[in-house]
Amino acid sequence: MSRFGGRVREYPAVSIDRFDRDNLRARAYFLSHCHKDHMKGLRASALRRRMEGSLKVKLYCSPVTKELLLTNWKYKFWENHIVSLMPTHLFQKEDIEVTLLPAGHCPGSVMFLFEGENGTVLYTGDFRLAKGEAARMELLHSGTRVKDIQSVYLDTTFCDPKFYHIPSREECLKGILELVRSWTSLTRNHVVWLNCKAAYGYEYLFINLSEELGMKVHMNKLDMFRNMPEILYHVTTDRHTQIHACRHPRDDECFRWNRLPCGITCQNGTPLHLIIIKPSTMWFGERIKKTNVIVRTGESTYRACFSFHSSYSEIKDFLSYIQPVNVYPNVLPVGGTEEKVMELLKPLCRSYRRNVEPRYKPLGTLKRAHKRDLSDTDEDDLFDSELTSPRPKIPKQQRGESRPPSTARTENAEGNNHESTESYKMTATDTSLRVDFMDCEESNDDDEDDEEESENNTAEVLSQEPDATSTSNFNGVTGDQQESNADVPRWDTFFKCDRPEETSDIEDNFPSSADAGGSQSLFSDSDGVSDSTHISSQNSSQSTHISEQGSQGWDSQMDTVLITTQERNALDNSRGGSRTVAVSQDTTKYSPLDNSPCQPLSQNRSCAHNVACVLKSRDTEKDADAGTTRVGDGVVEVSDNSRTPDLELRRDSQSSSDFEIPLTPDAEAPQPEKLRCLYKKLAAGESIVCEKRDS
DNA sequence: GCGATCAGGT
DNA sequence: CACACCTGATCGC
Repeated sequence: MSRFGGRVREYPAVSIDRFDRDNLRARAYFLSHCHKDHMKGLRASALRRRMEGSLKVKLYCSPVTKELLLTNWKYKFWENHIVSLMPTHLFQKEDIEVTLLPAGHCPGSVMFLFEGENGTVLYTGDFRLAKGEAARMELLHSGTRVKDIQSVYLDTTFCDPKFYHIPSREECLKGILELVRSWTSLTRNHVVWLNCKAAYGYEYLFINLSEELGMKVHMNKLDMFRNMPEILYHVTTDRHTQIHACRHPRDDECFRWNRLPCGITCQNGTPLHLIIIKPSTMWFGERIKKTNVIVRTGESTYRACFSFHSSYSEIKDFLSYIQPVNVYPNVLPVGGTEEKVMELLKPLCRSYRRNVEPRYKPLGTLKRAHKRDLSDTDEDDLFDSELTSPRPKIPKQQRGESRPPSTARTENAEGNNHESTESYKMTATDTSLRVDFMDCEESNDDDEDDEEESENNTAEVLSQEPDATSTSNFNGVTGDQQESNADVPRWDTFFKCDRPEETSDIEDNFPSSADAGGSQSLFSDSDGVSDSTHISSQNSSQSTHISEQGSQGWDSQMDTVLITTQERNALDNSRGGSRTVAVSQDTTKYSPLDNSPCQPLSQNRSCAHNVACVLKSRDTEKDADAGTTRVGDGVVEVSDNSRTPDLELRRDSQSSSDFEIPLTPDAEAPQPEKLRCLYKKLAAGESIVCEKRDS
């Protein structure tokens, strides 16, 4: 839960995700997403009075967040004070430009990037981004480089090594899908209840199940989705469906005698056969033994892996790509302390990594303005010593060197996926759903249990060599990988500081962990793809059998993932879409999933083709600002998240990798020889042509 | 009566 | 384990 106080040190005149106390005096408000713990004070009468007496003070959020917020009558009074597009020139004196970035947490969730005279500040809100996704966000980049970010206010919910790995969305979806499929295909009276916490964030799961299984998901209310067709299409208030996500104040009691929260117990006179699936976070320590995403917890109850927040390794990947000067945790992880979190995060920040003496001085005025009761972080330390004047730019060559493109393997080992799909078996003739789920309670434990764990582990797991896993996980990210990769060619041995700009950019922007060799990133079909709108939750199930494919290369996914000609056409069409809309259009239909897990890709659909995308944007320049909104001259450029949706386009133009963009190059670790060859080519300025793999 | 806060539950 | 959220008790205005 967020304990962010509402204000960032650099721009104390704006309040984000907190609306009480000192925040009542803010000159602008920002809401990252529509979860209650980020809305504290948002309906308080004090703030309401202030808003009603002011024409200037506004609340800025994504269009989807606005829609969800205003669905609740308690927040209706905000209606005329919400700007669902991002303004620049917020204030006359302080010139702050704000950019929305997809956060992948729930529909409408965004991160806010503030750029102004006190430096660039990224507030992540809550987020879940897979490895490498930051590298694919065009809006985090300036030209071809990641922006020079002073401070990151970070979602540290799972910032603890014990949450090292959380199965990807795709894996989780797949597991849930297969379980639901197996059960609901028995008879029409076999129904599933998804025991979801009352919160936005499961929509892409519903959509996926509905699409794959051809049955809509029952919910209590749909009005919040009334302008979100791609969700609305897959949910229903008709109780006669086999998938339920409805709720009841005491829904746990409903399950005696197969009663659903919505009240039904039978269909056509036949009693229902009910299973309960409870989405909940499962995590695995660094030395992964198994990644079952489904655990049977009782006769007819299951727990399914599901996380709205990035795992520790995902946080590390994100932060080490951003490399801010400062980082401030928004959340205290379970059982963790501020100091502990900072110990983990600081090594990922720039000053630490570069051994640069922090020669910056606090800004006295800000210091005075900063109230002590904003108890979000250890201000004594951070604020005084680290609030810095704009630091000198670091040459990109330096920054890039810690990220050699292809040395990494991710920990998302093929064995895990394989195991997760194999770990349960069902026999359609057996209505008790004989499932051979493996209990994975202990796999959530820390590393110290590993030995014991592996003894108890009877399932077949393609476990990795622990050492290899642990040392290779952050290769290419931390810059500390020399030992473990001594035999892998390093980019900088081929290319020195005087290398041409273009090639250096390639390195700089390589996804830090998705750098699966040249082929996927250099996939030649990426031209213009980054312009298109779309999302992708829908296809995740068609996706990538990470373990079954020989490679995680994008190209090979394109071959195996179900993208039909029709879909390709749709994809092509979608490229032509305009980026610019008028302010007044924000009332119609939204693309909630643009902000949902998949959205990162919609902003950079070519994320998977990162390099090509980067080069392209470099050529055109226009892409650099694409998601930034400017208000004041009547025309507003909007980020992708407010585009008018096109259901079919969206669905079709997605590839499965949108959930978890190719973050498992480990399926086929880059061969040193191949790398060497690639580097040589790049260094020589030769173009790299992507070859399709025949897997 | 309302809202904030906390404890306790799912 | 966790999250996000609800309910109910208590307190202050």
